[in-house]
Amino acid sequence: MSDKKQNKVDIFAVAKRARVSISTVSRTFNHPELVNPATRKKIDTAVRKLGYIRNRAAQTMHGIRSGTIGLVVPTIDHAIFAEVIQAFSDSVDAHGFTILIASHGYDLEREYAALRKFLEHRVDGLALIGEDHSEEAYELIERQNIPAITMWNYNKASRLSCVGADNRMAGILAAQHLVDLGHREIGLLFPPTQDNDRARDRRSGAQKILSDADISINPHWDIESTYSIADAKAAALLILRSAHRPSAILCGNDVLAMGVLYAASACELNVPKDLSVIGIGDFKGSSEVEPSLTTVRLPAREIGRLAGDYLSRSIIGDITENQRVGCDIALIERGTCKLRSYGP
Amino acid sequence: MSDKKQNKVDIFAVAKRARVSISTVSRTFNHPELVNPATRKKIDTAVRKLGYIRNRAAQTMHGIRSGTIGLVVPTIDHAIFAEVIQAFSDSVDAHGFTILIASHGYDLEREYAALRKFLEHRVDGLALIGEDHSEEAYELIERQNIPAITMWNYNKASRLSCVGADNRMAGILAAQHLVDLGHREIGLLFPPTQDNDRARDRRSGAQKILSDADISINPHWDIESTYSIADAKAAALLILRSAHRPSAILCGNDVLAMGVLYAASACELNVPKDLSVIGIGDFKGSSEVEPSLTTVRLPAREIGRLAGDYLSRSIIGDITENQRVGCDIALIERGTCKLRSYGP
DNA sequence: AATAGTATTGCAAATGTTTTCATAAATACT
DNA sequence: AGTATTTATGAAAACATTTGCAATACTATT
Repeated sequence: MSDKKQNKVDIFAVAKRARVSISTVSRTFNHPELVNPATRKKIDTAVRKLGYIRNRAAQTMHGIRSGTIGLVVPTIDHAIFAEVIQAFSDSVDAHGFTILIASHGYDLEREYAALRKFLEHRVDGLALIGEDHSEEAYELIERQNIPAITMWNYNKASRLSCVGADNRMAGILAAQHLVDLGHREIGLLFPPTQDNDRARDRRSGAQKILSDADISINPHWDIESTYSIADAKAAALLILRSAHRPSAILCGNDVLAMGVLYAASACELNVPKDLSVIGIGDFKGSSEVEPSLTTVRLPAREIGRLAGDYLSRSIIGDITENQRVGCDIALIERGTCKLRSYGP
Repeated sequence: MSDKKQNKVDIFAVAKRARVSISTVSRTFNHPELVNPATRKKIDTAVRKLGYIRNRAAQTMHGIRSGTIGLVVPTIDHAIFAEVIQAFSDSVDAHGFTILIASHGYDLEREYAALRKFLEHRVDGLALIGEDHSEEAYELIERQNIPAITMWNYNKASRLSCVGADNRMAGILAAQHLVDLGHREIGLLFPPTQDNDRARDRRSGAQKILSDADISINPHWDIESTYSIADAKAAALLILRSAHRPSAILCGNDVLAMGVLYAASACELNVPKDLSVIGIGDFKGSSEVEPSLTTVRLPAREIGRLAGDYLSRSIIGDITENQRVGCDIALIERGTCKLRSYGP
């Protein structure tokens, strides 16, 4: 009965039990060097006995940072974002921040709503994917006094800080590789490009190269698919089963390329003999598939890590200027592309 | 100059601009029906003009819910968890909650630390993966007065509420299928089972069936790999390249199975003619790979959705009792397993 | 016109902390 | 021993809200 327990384990309860004032308790947490080791021990025991857990909400009200970072992504359930999120999370975690996460399913209205919610929680920083956001969202972010960063895109004139890669160049590298190998009958498999600057840039880069090489895309070979292996496979099957098929397919990312690989397999087409396939991304698993996937590497983990690090430091105050970091990308030649042989 | 802007957009600023008291502003948000529509409009205009955003930290201090849910997973960057996280996120989002997320990389100390952090933020609920947690973590959770749930595991005597599947049964179904097909030389590819009850249960289920069928596992065929296609492929290669190889490999999950498929391909072994492969999970893409993967389906999205829904309702107060939900699992026969033919 | 009731608003206390300032106790210096 | 420092602690204000209660203004009823 001496334990009136459960009821309100706040700083007062701790102070009472340790027979000190709440100021001293608070100090033990925030400036332990200012309190007598003996007192500290008493307080520590009380904290332990009561199972006291500090209330960050109360701390946040003092202008103290909330220790949270808001991260909004189109979707979590996608190889590529999962990898960035993980790296970003590890990186900010090392600085002691906790992540608030939300996904919007490529709906910019929902993205805006998520941002607002995060701001109500007084996040210390914001991270987003790509450059396509509603004007409202941009203005909302700019009105706040907290750092924000976008990942995946790199653009030296970006409105917010960014850590990413030049997606247009990725498209260029992929297309150039196919052209260099002599392909002229090329299929394009991309996701919907609305509100997705990454896909749009890749596509436009690829198209530039192709048109420069005087290659026109057969409209039947220019297809769209969501970021899903199943969809991509189905879409690719449509092309591959038609009488006249391309000698190579350029894919907006590696997931789509995997779909094409499986589709080729289903049609008993040999990759790369009968069909060359190139992806963009170099996801986990792309180098293990047989034949291994030729692709343009985008350093997902590096982007997540750098962005997390940059954002954390901006919050802490280590960094004050905006920053635009472009990560290196590179063509990774593996097993799914070969020289176009013009046979009989 | 009339705009002293930027400085402190709090409820006072709004009240001042709308020429009302802060009580009225607060009420407009929380009990709009109690305030005169005309006043409401004035306040609304002020809010808009100033770009005021409510401070949830301050609200939380009044015993009002924080509107957040803490989710701790072993890793985000893994097909299976990504899927659960997405479903869970969508589900709690529909109830208006925001997710705090952390990953611990299968380190239970880090898990405990993440839980503590979440509690400092006064999350309204907690979600974890599986049953393996430190005693400290369990006690910490039980001491709080908030609902908690574990996902992926189902056990009618679980210490916390759970929504999941019977992993032991998954192992049983997979092993039984191989046995039914006449396989007796079976390889096992599992992740490390320490602190991973899901893997452990699957494995023990499989072993039970095999020993019941008087099948002993060649120790060289009993291997471990992390949840990575690359690792799994490398591990499988070791078995497949040895003089004497099994006729079937049972994998702890589909990612590992994909690794085996690629390894077989690299060895020019035909699946299922030369080697049968079975996974557990039925991840996205498992039905698209060629040949399509035979596996035991665990309903990841359903688990995430149900868990999110249950947790949200428990927070709101719709549900008060603990709950243990077992989702159905099923053997999905596809293309990677066939009858063992005992040839010459 | 007076009264009762209702709708609307404001005051002030409460929420769980941190921090500034003041005070008390202990130690060092002459 | 007396003063000056240093160390350790507590009291109270501040943070941005919500809410119970009281006060005011308005409407309806007689």
